[in-house]
Amino acid sequence: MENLSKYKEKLASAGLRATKQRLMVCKLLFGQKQTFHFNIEDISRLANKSFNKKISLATIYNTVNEFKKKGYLKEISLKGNKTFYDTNTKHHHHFYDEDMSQLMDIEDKNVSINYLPKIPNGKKIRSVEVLVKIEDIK
Amino acid sequence: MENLSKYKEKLASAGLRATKQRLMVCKLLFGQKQTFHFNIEDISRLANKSFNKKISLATIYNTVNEFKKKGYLKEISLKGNKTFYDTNTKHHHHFYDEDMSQLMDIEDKNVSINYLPKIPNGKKIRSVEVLVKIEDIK
DNA sequence: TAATAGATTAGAATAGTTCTAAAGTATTGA
DNA sequence: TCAATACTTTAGAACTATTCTAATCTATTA
Ligand SMILES: [Mn+2]
Ligand SMILES: [Mn+2]
Ligand SMILES: [Zn+2]
Ligand SMILES: [Zn+2]
Repeated sequence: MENLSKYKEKLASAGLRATKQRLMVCKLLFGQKQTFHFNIEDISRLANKSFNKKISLATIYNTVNEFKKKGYLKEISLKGNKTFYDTNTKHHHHFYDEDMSQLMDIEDKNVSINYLPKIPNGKKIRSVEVLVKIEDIK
Repeated sequence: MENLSKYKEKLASAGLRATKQRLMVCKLLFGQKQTFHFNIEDISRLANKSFNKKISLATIYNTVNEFKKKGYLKEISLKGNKTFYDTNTKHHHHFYDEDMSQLMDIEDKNVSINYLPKIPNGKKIRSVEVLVKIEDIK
């Protein structure tokens, strides 16, 4: 696993020691070819499946939260009571198929907004997120 | 309270009997001059404050969920673990001040989207929601 | 190796939501 | 009218997601 040093760097920069469990979490989060959307339970299940190893939920929550603070992960604005995360940290948008509970990325460059209302006084825009809800045709 | 019959109709159309508690919830939700954003706890607190009456959380959850199904309320796609609702059921968008945890409506007509990517096969758009995150200047 | 610092983890605590069964209300039919 | 019965509502219990805590485990240092 030649990405190990990458992960160690990432952990160090988030102020976290590179422990076995955290390196596993890193591999699951950042070792995939594609970015993806997940919740905490997904990572727990993936750890069991991929490494035959149970990582305590506390460790997953802690690690994910620290990575979120650092900007290595983003939380997704979504309905429902479970928190969803995104390993795609580039600014982008989403298709959301509510029936399938399925999220798909839309690249920022594939959306263009003509105009927005004036921003409240003393405030400026941090980001503009578009959520396109889709459903089966008829 | 001359809106009582309005509320009774609303409840009936959602398949709910008009009980004291539900009429209170209706008054809190639909008896305001302006639409607003809320969570379940807000309604519970408002009931205490406005009517000096405790309404069981179950009743509030049930009523709100039925109204949501009926389209009399909308759930808001937002980060965080509390569910937020909107009494504004017209299609619209939001400013969100993350620091203040403050939502503000943007009328649909004040947003214009130039283009979107092609929709996945067999799907069509149900809605397009824009969330503009704002922050203090500087 | 012993002392210390730091990390992990299980389980407790908390918070949000859903479920359930006792209590309440409506309907039926004598 | 008024039991008997069926259906509905509600309070609180149960459950689930998340965070907190403190005991245990591991790594580092000297
Ligand atoms: Mn949410
Ligand atoms: Mn629009
Ligand atoms: Zn995404
Ligand atoms: Zn709104």
